[in-house]
Amino acid sequence: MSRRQNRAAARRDVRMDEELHERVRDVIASIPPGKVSTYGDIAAAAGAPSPRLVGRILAEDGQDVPWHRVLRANGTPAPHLVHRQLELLRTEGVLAEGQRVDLRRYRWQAQ
DNA sequence: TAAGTGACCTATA
DNA sequence: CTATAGGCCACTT
Repeated sequence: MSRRQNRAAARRDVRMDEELHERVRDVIASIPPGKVSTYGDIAAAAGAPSPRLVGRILAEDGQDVPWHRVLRANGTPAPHLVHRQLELLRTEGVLAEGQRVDLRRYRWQAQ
């Protein structure tokens, strides 16, 4: 077993999996309508080890949370969701220029 | 053990 | 704007 896999296994064994999963969904659920956040911000706020985990969690269990309010760091949605996501955001008053949302204006942060 | 694959990020050219 | 490059973590082959 590699060093990396060792660290990962150790972290998982500390019941991190479910708690993290839950924290990530809580953070996403706390994003108010009309605002958006990024995978990186969510990861930081929820204490996730990396933004990839956030995307992974949403992929497997994103139906109960406002997943459409989560964008990539450059303000664009994940490629396979673009149209659906931007349309949902539009109904909340979040407008996009092309495929990009202006994060300076719509980004939400805990502060 | 190694390599591939994501709802990712930052830096650089 | 696009394209690489390197880093990241969990999971699958």
